[in-house]
Amino acid sequence: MTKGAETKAAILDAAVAIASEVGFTGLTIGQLAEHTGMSKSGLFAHFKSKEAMQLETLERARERFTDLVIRPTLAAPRGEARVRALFDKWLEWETQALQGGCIFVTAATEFDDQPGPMRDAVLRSQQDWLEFVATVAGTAVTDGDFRSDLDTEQVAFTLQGLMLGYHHAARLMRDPKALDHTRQALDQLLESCAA
Amino acid sequence: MTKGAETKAAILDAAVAIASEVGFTGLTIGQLAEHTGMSKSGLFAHFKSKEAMQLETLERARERFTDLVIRPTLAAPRGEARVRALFDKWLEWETQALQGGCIFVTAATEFDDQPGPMRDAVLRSQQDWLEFVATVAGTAVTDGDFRSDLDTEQVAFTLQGLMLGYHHAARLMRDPKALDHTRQALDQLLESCAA
DNA sequence: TCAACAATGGCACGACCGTGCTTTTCGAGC
DNA sequence: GCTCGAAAAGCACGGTCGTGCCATTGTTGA
Repeated sequence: MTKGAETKAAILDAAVAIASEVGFTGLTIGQLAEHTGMSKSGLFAHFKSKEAMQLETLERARERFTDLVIRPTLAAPRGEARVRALFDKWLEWETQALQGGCIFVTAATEFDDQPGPMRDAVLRSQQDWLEFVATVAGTAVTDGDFRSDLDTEQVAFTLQGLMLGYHHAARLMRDPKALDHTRQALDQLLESCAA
Repeated sequence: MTKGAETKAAILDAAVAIASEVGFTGLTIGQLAEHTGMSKSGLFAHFKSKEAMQLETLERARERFTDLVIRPTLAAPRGEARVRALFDKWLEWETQALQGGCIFVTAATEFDDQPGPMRDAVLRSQQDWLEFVATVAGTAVTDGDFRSDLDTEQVAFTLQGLMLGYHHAARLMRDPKALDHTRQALDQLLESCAA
């Protein structure tokens, strides 16, 4: 990796961390420069615009998400075990990977009413994610853990709701019971899916 | 109502509408002035600071939420019917009251990592809301619609997850099936609560 | 080792931000 | 109808934003 690419990677890692706390709009070039010990113009030269920087930051977050959630999930045995692994890995991602919790939750509410390339990119990432969740639930159907008439899209939707609920309860409300409530809801959901 | 109070009310209504789309930080004094046809300083004179303006905007949103959701819910017959009314009224609030959807969802993710008076106020409003949801579920327990050993706090948590899920699916993803998925998940939840 | 080029910093710009101070306009009670 | 206080506007400020241009430093391949 050339020097420039190395610096850029470091910038993007910092950008992902900051954006998870203050959002992609709150992520300012000046603050990012200060945080990485660079000059504003030196940093800016790596991107042609702030929007490009935001898009690359989102892409970097997707890479990390793939490494920390997608891959480990696929490594788990197919079926209900894999669904549980998916949820566990997401919880680790939410609680440990970034200071501000899942960056996609932040991005989703930030851009849901703001047309443009960022909204499009966030939307794509969430579509991919929901499809992935449904597919994983599908392995549990195929393997006989879940009912054969199960609507995996519906399951993915409900799981997504649980994750959003956890983010809300843990992040904003700092509810110590957030994890318990989430796990109980998950158990109930999986039970209702069982063959 | 004196002239000043009238103007201020109009300002706050506009502020609520704008903040639901661009958030409370994105809500800028200049844009709000332009939107209401006032001068920046003339508008600013109604508040001592931007933070105070944000707090009053949030308070105005709470009032409207009380009128559009809380009161109608309490007007419904106790029990499961009231739980369903609560959810229906919230859905109306989410889809019709404001251009950008439920403003509290926006506020929650915006301030969950930003200590200060706004975070405190958003937190309080969400605590009140969750308590209210749990209490409404409690009427269904008392009236015998729901199991007597039901954990109403858990039910409130799950309902909150459904609402967040709907916001996500409808706002960001513009998923035409969002409503169907939500209603189905709600039915399933209520069924599991039934006595 | 040195030249070519990539990477970074310095500096300045126009725009908009939140916020004061001063002046003008307006509306309500005598 | 006048007066006086409230409401709104005018204007200016320091600061930060994103973004360009140009100089300087650092890296790398011949």
